[in-house]
Amino acid sequence: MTQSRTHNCNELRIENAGERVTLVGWYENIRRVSKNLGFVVLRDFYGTTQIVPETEEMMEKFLSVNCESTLLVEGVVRERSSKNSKMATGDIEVVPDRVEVLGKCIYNELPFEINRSREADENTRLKYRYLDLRNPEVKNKIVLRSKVVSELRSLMTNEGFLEITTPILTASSPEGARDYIVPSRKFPGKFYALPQAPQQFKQLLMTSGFDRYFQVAPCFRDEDARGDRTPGEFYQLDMEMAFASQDDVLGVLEKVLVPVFEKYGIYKRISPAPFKRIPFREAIEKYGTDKPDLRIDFCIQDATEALSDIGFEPFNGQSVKACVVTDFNATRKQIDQLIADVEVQTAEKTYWFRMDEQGEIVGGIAKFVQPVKEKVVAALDLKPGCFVGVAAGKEAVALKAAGVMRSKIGVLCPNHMDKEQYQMCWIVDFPMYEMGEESGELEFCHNPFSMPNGGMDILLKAEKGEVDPLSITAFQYDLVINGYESASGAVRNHDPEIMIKAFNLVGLGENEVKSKFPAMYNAFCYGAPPHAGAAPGVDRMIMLLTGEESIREVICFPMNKNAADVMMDAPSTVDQKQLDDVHIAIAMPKEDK
RNA sequence: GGCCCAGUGGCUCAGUUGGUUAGAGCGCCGCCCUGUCACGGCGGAGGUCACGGGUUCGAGUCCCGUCUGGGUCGCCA
Repeated sequence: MTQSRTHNCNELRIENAGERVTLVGWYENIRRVSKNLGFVVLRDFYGTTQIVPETEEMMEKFLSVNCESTLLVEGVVRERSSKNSKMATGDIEVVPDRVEVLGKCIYNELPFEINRSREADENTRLKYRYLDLRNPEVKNKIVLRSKVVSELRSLMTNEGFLEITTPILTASSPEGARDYIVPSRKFPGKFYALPQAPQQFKQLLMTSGFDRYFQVAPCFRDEDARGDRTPGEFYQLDMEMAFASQDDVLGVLEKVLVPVFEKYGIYKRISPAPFKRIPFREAIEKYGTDKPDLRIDFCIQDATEALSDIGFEPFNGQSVKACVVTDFNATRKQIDQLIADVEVQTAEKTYWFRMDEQGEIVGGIAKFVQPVKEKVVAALDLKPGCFVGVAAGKEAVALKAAGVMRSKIGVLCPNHMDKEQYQMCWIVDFPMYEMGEESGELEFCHNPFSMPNGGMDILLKAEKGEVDPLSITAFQYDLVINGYESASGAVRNHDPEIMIKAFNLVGLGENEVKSKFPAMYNAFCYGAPPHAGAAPGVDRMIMLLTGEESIREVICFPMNKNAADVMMDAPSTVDQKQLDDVHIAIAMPKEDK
């Protein structure tokens, strides 16, 4: 490159007419009008500018280069005779007198057209992600991500938090997700693990006396992907506060997240802080899930008394849960689709009936409901035009199916779901223990290191049989935004004695605590502050802010669903020498590779 | 790992109960066009219908298997 640009491609305006300028960028396209007139679009990070070759020589120069090559164009700015109001630089054009090819695109056909890359096959996009990212629509999500992360850092810093990085190569943790492991060269047969979260390190920082910590932390979990969950790695805004209560943590996060959603969200309406707090059990009863979408304006109703004994076999003796939808106007086809979708997602059959405009019970299981119409109408407060979706089974099963149905009805009925807003809530009071489905014995429900509500007292009572351990709740909380789990946190159990007692209830003892989390247990024996924290997911936050439904759209270089990087070809085989260095022998037969 | 859906020129897709030479738009190549901006017009090239097997006089279409991708359940303290 013999000279630098004088302006970027989004900079020139009518005031610049007459100036001599140098632009650089990608040769997006040419519209040929004659042998000696054409319109070239030059694109850089900032925008596009029209270049107008007006001589046969200049036209040939452009036509001899493939589109998507990078060019340097030197010329004079001129007011356009026909302006384009849709373009920031639409009042002007540049008449070139010198063109230099900076980087040749040797192909005259690309794997996909840049400006339509979002329509292309996803694996092809990921393989050529560097081309996909040339598309402004794609690139802008990454730009927004950068701005949001920068804003989060600044807001957290303003709240007195220090950003501290913690190790990436660490020890495997015995519970939780599957670890990514890294073989050790110096310790044959031993492995590092990539952290699933900086959980233990941040708690150790609290024990060291750091008062407020945060980190935009990479987290690694070897679990299968979902639409809202990348395989392999993701980022959290990890934070922890010493001498803090649940209220302190929720307060800080509300203070940090609301301005970010206000500034960067595609929806302008945001539920104001403080966000609604819903106890876990109430969420399950009313929404059938611990991540309810509060944009949907109705809750699940219990219809067990009204419907369980009407002689419809699937309801007999079961819990029956209903979604009652007023002013329902979806078609029969859409209802069938709804029932089918719920079955795909829950493996449960669900049922339905309607009260038509004349007040008659019709459709679906109407003939079973008809005889007890008055009772049902009273129990569910039915009105003409109502749709009733029904799920039955054991309490938990019926609630889950009704919850899935509720969220699908939201998508189906715009009159019951105003999508263009952010509805935040905290789910609080998660149960400390649950009955293991396979073991039939008491197990930790989530994080064994959360502080039980009631502390040592309640654990002692549970031990004596005075309190049902299943009724003990933990100071544990999730932030849910529009039905997405967006953050998760807890007041930690910082007291070794309470920790051991909590383990005792599930038949474990001091040795298990010590062996599973040695550093943390030892540290807490030297005087730990009560502390609490949380970790909002950064990727999901960007998804919500941009309105994207695929998390891969907000990650610069995502892996595909199978945790493969098709661009870098990872995972890949390594040299025998590398394997020897780390004392690894591959047992896999060659034909299985 | 289970279940559901899909795979047809470079890209996006159509292709009827199995029946001529598998089509369209975009892109690409050539020619024409002095104000385009999703430029326009004319012409052209480009296909192992994912792969393997089967049924049939005949398969893009039906059946079985495999692979790849997407969704979902399991999983994600």
